[in-house]
Amino acid sequence: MVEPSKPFVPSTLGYALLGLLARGAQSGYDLTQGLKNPVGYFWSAGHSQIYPELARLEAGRLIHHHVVEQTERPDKKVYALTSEGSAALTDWLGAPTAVPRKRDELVLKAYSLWHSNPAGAAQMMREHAAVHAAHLAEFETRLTWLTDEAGSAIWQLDSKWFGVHAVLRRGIGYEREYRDWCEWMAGCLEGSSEAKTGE
Amino acid sequence: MVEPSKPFVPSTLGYALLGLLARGAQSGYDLTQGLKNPVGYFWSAGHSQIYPELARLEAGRLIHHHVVEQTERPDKKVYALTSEGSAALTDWLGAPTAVPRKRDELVLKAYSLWHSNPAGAAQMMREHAAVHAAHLAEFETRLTWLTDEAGSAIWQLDSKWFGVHAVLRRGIGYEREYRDWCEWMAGCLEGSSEAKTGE
DNA sequence: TAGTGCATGTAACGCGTTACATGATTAG
DNA sequence: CTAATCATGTAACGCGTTACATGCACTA
Repeated sequence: MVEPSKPFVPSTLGYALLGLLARGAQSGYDLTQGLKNPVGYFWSAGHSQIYPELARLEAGRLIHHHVVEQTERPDKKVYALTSEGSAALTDWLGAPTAVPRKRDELVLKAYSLWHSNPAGAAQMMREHAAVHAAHLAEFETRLTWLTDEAGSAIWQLDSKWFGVHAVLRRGIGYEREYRDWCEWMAGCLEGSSEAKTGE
Repeated sequence: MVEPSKPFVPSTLGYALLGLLARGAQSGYDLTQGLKNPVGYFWSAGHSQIYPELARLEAGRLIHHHVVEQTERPDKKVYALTSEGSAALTDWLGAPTAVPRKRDELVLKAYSLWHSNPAGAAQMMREHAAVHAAHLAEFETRLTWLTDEAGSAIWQLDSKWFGVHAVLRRGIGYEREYRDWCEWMAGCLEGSSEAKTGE
């Protein structure tokens, strides 16, 4: 038997790209855009990370590309999954998933807010509440669009729209909770700045 | 040669350490433990990252240390904030905070789940739901402890307990939402009819 | 005698961000 | 005339994780 010469395990970004390519052949530029909305909200990357990763995936034979020549646009490389790539994606989906470590500077600041003045902190919390409220509104709008476009397909597990649906749901829940926490914090902080008149 | 002395801006981890030291002088080992519960749930680091960062903070004169000799334990360096360190912490608290980018492999997998078999995925979602339910229970227990110990101080903004309270609240909301999403996903994947009633 | 806790460091490696680089076309 | 969009790359740098390294005291 042949020794397992090179296992080549893609990075998580690699699997993200495979997941996007499973929905249709795309160029590196398309993938860069795709990793913004809405999946990219839970796994993003810049083009400088994507192009080298595509090269590695191709070297590992999980994807392949062909050049599409364009006249009024630069030529582009359109990538597609190979059968190995499709299998690798399925394997990854079935493998155990690590619980992500969170890194949130705002919560870190909240831990030390007693060391600062409440008035400015309250304003910061209001601002962040607004940001998350905006994200929430965007996701809800997208979910409405999705429902209009895909209809009952968003509930069909073998439809690619189900994935979008799942991500949007997660985004909506996440943003709603974050917004509520920010507003709760702001309320706490403003309650005290009323008491303290001279700041 | 005499450039107007580099300002030395600490990393976010540096500020996390300053925030911990603002609550009392501690050794690097203590800080390593402190960055686990409960603040560390939103900003963690290993000791291999902490010791060099402490050295940098000290070089920047934001902290200083003195050696405490111990007989039945190894000697230790106990670090404390300087006045510059305290000021740097306050400045950081008042400065704008970036909205964190999320990286969540489970949500990424959800996006591609249509490419896999639902049965295994449902089990994975149940497992993650259990993990987040356990985190939730732990945070709720800690909040109960905190209420018993600190009493009304958890509501006083100038008390360091308020920071713990704030972080625990965020943790509770986050874990509850994540658990609910996992269970909703599992319900969808298992094909139960009650899953479709949500929203 | 093996493992855990205390206590402090260094080194290697990979991932992610920012910046550097180029260059055509189209819209305001 | 300026900016944005399309399109693809490389390079530098910092942060975070894992592993390497040491050593004593107490417990199972």
